[in-house]
Amino acid sequence: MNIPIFDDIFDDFQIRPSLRIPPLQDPFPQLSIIPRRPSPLEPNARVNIDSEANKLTGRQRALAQAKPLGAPEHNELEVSITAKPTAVLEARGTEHPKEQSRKKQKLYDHEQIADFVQLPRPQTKPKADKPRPFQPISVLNELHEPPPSAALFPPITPNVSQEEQDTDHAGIGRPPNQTKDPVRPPKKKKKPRLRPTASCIAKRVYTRERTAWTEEETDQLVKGVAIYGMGRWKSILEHPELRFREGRTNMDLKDRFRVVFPPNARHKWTRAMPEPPDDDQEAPSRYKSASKSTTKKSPLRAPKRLWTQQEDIELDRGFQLYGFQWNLMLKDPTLNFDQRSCGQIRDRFRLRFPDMYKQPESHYSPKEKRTSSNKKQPAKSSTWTRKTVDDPSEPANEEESEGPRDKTDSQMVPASHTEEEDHRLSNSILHNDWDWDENLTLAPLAWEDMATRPIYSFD
DNA sequence: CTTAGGG
DNA sequence: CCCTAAG
Repeated sequence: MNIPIFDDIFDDFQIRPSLRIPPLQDPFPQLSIIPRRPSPLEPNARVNIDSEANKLTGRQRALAQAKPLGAPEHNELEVSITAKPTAVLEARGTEHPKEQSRKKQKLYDHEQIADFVQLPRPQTKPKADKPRPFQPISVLNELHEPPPSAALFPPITPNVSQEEQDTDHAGIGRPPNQTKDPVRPPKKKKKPRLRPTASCIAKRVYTRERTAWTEEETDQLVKGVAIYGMGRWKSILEHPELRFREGRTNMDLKDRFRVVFPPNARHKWTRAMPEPPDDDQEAPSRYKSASKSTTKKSPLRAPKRLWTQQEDIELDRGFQLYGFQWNLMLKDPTLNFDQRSCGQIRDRFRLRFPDMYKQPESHYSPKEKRTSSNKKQPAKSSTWTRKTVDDPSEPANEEESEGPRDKTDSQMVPASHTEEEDHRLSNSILHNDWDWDENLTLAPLAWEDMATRPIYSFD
């Protein structure tokens, strides 16, 4: 540690020659310490430097001496800017309080007296990495003045053509069987629009125009949920036979579904019998209307996904593999139960085979082949023979395992899951033509019931 | 790019 | 309807 180093440093910092006193200690460990100096506004700003001197390092002492107290006219440290510089401002001519901080900074930058140590200014963060699309202009409108950025906005007229409102009111203008709609706008923010009312008292400025969900469009959404299940909003939106309003996004579907079926009230989605149609009565809206304030509590329809025939086949296969351990079926990726829950699987099974729950001691030995009465025969009909009940020890999961695990007939062949089958099923949902096997698929939950009358409602 | 969740 | 973290 040789002295010339400090000389160089002082040269770099343009220290006055009189201050070129090599400190007794390495100053750099103290660089982060801001020398404590009394505020210039304090009544007795003068401090006894000598008494303080002992505690100061060389550099700190230099700072204290070089800068007369109460005269913060140097561009010294960033902290001096944040501190209230009233005294200084008054000395220079009063500025408007709002301008203080900015003005002051400017003054110091301009003066650049800088016969003193200039510490590097702390880097200011970029702060806002992405500017918001619009500034909060609402508060500026009280005086009926256009916002500063008014020219950036489109005119304040309603920009929805009447034709657009009438003909395609539910967005059903797209011809069916159109593969992968090419008409969907590529970007949602290509043309920002304002609501007509947004000009005066805008609580919030939307970049898109709000379009109310009609019941018809909501119908499409519910159908989509019946096909894909909740959460696959993009798939629902792009389904070739489900039509939504122009500009509708998958997030809109998600939001709409959340409105119609509040997730925190799932337990209220109770089964309800269809109401007798009132004559001359306009059909009461089944969904919560976003546009009308006439929010009569309207019955909800089941958003639950129907059990498809294919799912029942998988359930059969899952039972062969895991018995009553529904959670294991759920985890088995080959069974494609990822959209289901343990309880749903169990309920479905119990619903299809109530006998197994009636005589738990005898378990089951359904020798009888379940035959389809009218429609299609399932790919695999189940014939079970109870082999052993040996291991009652591991009920793999709480209440889910309601019975002992059973081994199954080894000759049963798992059904394969094909896209064809899926397509056929979704088609039947769309066309209210549920080709259900009454032995395999729960009849009361056929799509026709779901589509035409409410079966779930709030109490 | 898509979804879930909060606002 | 908007925004964003999360994957």
